[in-house]
Amino acid sequence: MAAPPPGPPPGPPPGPPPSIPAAAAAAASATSTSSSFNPYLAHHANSNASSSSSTINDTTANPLSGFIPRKVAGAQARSVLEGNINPFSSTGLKPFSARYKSILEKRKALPVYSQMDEFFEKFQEKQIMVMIGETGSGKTTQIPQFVAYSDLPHMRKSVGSDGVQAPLMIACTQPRRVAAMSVAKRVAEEMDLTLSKEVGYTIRFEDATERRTTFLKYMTDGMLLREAMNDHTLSRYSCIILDEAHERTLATDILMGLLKDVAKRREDLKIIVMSATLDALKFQKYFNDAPLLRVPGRTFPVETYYTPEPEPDYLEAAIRTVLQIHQAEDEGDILVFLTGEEEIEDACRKIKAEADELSATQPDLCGPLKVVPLYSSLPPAAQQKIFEPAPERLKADGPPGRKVVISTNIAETSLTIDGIVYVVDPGFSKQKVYNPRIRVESLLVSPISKASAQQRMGRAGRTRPGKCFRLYTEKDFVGELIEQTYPEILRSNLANTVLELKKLGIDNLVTFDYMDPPAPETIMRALELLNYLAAFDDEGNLTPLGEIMAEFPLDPQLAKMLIVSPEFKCSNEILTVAAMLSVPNVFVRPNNQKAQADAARNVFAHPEGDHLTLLNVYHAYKSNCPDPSTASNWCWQNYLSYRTLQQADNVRSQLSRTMERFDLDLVSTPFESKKYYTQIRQAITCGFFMQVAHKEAAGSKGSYATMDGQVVAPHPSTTIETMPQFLIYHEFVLTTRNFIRTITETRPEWLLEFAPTYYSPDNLPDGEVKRVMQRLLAGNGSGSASREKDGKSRPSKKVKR
DNA sequence: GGTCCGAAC
Repeated sequence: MAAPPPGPPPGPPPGPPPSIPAAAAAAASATSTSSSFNPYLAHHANSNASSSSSTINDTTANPLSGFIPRKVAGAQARSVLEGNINPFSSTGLKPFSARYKSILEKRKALPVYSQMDEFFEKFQEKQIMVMIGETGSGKTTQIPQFVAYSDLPHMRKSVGSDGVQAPLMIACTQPRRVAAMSVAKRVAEEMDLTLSKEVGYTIRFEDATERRTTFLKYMTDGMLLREAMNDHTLSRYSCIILDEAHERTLATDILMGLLKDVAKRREDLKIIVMSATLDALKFQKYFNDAPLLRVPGRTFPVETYYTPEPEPDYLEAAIRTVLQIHQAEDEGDILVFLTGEEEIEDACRKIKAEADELSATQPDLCGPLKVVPLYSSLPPAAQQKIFEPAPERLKADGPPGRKVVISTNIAETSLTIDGIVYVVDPGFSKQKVYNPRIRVESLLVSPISKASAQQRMGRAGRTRPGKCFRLYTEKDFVGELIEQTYPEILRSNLANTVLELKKLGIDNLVTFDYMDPPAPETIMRALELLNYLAAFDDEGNLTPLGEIMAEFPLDPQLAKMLIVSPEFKCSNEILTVAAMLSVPNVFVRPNNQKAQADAARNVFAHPEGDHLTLLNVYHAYKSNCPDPSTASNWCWQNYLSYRTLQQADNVRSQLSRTMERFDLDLVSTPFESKKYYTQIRQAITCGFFMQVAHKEAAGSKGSYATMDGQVVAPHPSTTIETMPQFLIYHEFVLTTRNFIRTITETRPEWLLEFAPTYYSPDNLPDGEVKRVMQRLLAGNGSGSASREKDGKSRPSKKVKR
């Protein structure tokens, strides 16, 4: 998937471009201005061009003359690719540069290039095709270019609702932003075109495309899904290529179902599903027995070793294996897969200590060892360390130095480290699991799949032959590991997905053609939540509120909270809360400075809730960091992550643009007002009334129960001082105990007012909450239920439902 | 009194 490194620097600049014969230019423009391209006229364009003027020099005529869209043969395409004139430039025909030609030589060596003829046959034969291309096949960079030669997207125009004519595009989706960006850059170079002009990319926060000229667009799968919400037939595209489909991200799975459906309504739309695994049959079958093209990869062989007996402690075994490799194996770096940050830091310390000891006591046997941790929350500078070279040998004839990278499965797909020769695979990773019965998503250390084990193994053979040490028995590999990791759609809470599907125009969510249908209970839980939030009516149709909710890149609860916030005169503040809840934890807590870090956090602490603490943090950041040059220092001194706060800022401005798009006012209540924090808590309650925990009457201090009856404790990181009767929680975390994290005080009368159906005693099970609501309805509020700290009555306005 | 696998909008 990763693009090969760019070729040598460009040669001498090309001479001035040849003049483009008027007739050829006219022929090109004649086709490009017609609103629908007529393939049967394409050859006329050609004959006109060559017959109308005898002075035309054939080498400068449009090389695509005579091409009939989707009736292009490999030989035709090759003659242009390997010719002299670039037919894809938006500013007219141009000669190919010397650099183009030098890159072309490398492209011709890619396995996929030699299968061009076969590709064109299969692509043109049916509407949908499946492609299996293993690592190094060149599929991600080459296939979209091949499609361009068949589809001629730059000569076929689609007319937008605003009347603007634009190329009928080719899209290639990627699960990750960096991939979309870097591949687009590479392909622009390969095609001798300008990035963000003819070839571009679209990812969240960045659109490097130009409406009138971009004909090939790399994008994240999530972005294409967003586009589909407002253009159900994806009318701007002639061909959609889903890349890395084997990863089975939520977005890819939804897109596959959607495209299968759209294909029926748009016979002109071509679809290519590209995957790296051998599980082609499943994709072929799902897409109505689509034709298959299989392209070999280009990697080196990797020898695999299993342990003879199961290892009781995989962490200890991994450390032991690394030290053994270091002592016994030839030069070459090591990659170890572990499950999480803490485990990785622990392993790094232990390996470092042992390796230092070894190279000190046996300097003739063991060279220096550099141990590098790798996980996503590491700052970018620390992540860069994985690319540093192995340490030098201590003396000229001594044993070589070695680098060992201890990583989460970020190194399985997202990051490629060159020079890895040895892989240590204990066979575990943290995976998300969802329990719809109690509506809880949690992370669980679980055995990996065979596909994942193969992927890890492959990391050892990217630059030369390697070895893979599996810390489990061959019998377990064959008999115990599942073939493929369960797709995300089977492991997630689908509230957001169900809302998206409705917005995509899918009527029946249960009969939707999923490649792997989620548990009906998961869908029911999502429908139930969306109905309580008033995003769906009782018939399961999207309400006007739901339409708007779907437009926010947020979970439904957060979207609801944000949309109602103007009614509580606190939308500016709720925007901040939503943004802060959408990024990773901002509080930095180094292992050796926990007390200082906690003290720093307490400066921002708000006694009524962690959401309000997050708001304080953001406000402090904004008022103390007007100057970006000092911002990172201020953050560091306050034990806050500068990178995360920048992300929050970015998310916040995106959300505020969406607010403006729907005429939702951005308003605040004066900070001095007693209602300032109260209204914020009320708006939060409107979104999260189903995530409420109430103090157990007979329970010990700090014991709460959720509305589903789960016994939970406030997470120790909370800044809440007293233990109020009712709490909103943002997250349920299942670790050593059941914790609720990021909690804020709410009040029963708010719950009854803003969620009257959910909190109607008729709908509540017998228990403390029901009794509290009954007392409130009888106008006989007692105890803390009737306490009103600000002495004011409830807001006069009722939240729209 | 304890932590976020990874990715995305």
